[in-house]
Amino acid sequence: MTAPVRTRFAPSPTGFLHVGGARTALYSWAFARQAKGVFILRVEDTDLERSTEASVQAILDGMAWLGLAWDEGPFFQTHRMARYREVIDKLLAEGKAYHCYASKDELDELRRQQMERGEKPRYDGRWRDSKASPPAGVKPVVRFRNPLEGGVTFDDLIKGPITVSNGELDDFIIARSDGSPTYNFCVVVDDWDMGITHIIRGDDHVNNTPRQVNMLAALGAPLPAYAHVPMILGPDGERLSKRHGAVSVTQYREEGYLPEALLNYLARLGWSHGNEEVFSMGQFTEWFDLEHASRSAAQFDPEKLLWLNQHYIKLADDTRLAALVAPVLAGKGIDVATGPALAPVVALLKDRATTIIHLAEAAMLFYTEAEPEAGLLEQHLTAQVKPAMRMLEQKLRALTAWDKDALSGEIKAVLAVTKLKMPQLAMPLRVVVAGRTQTPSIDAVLALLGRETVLGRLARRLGPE
RNA sequence: GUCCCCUUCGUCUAGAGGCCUAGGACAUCACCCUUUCACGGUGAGUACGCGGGUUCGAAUCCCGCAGGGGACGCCA
Repeated sequence: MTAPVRTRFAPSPTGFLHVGGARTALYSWAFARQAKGVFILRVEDTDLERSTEASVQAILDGMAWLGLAWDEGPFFQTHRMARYREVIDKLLAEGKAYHCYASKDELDELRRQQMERGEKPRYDGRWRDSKASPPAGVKPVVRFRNPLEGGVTFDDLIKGPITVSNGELDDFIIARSDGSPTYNFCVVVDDWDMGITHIIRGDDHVNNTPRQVNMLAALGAPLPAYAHVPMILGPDGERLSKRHGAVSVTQYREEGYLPEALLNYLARLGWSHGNEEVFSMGQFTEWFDLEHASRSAAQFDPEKLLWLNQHYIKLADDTRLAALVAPVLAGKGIDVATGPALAPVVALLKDRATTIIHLAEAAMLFYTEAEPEAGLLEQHLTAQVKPAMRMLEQKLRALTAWDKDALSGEIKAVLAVTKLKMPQLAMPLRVVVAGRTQTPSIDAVLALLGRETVLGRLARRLGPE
């Protein structure tokens, strides 16, 4: 029996949960779920300058909205300082780490010179074995004594074997001059302490992995498996940024996306199961495998996300959609109580909505009388159809059973008498009653709007005889 | 600059030497359905970065090249 799978998602709270992070979390989560393992949430907040409480909350909110539940945590690195200190002291005592007194200016100058010479900038190890006495008044950093010879090879579960020569690695800082531990060190200790078996993370960490592998070895810790997920690019192929519109998960919620749509989209972006395009998270956790994760970066396609969102809206329960639409309408100052129940309204409209916002906008016609756009009335309510409209108005006034079939019957009766074609009557009807030309089947709209509203709007737009 | 990684339709991808005159999905266009708009249906166009090998046979294996990305911090 192999060790139980333990994965983690380890964001740093310096902003919102963006789609790239969400996808990494999703893959990590699915991997653990499938293996009946444990998914851990860890907040990497060692950068006190940039970490904020609001970001922590935003990340938690994003995870919750997506339904990515963690089994352990959230753990905070800032709560584990004593442990890091302990490990640093041990490394120091064993000679696996050492104090370095080089100043920032000194290091900047070193980097500059190396770049000039066309070399890869790296610490030159000037304090590694130095017998010189420490300069007075300088607080040293602690550096890890990286092996000089050989190299590191790890078998990335997505990218395959990756080899880096130790000559490319320098003695990286594990504790700042104020004593606080740095990222590359904390990650290693945490992953070790938390028993992480599979590290699934962003591809920008590939270069950190050899350092971490060396550190793990120095600590005598077991080596986890690594899987580096490629990054997500904007629709233009550039690195994803605010400029591309929505990048944060919560923003998608605000823009009227359903979590299952975003999840499905993100799952399929950079991973495949044959030709499957639409699937539930249940299916995803069943099918997910790292072998079919893409090795190259993927461009985010808002159009395809929209398509999936529309698909899931069509499938969604009417009551659920109504609950999502209601606050949007309320935000527009609309009191839903003044019109028909929201659920049947949403049921009628959901086939043609790509987002909850659009759905709400479409629903507005049932609760407020919109002024038709300039020219629309003139264009559709011509002298030729006006008598037909009046005839219909009379028939509707006399109508006793106000339902779709009865309304349809009256409309057809008018058509029979006036010899008009359906669109010739339906379009002006739409404009008069809904203020627009695009609505669902007009008889269904009239039925839902109700007698009072329809008759009222007809009377106002048609005017006196 | 140095190191690491990547490269199939516009986009996401299927593809593990013959099943590939390269499949699916989004987008685009056309047609059908139709009470407008959608939904739905049918169909079309569009891709293996380039050059060398290996092999009877290569999108698939190897080597170069080109292009793209990432990393190089007392950030994570």
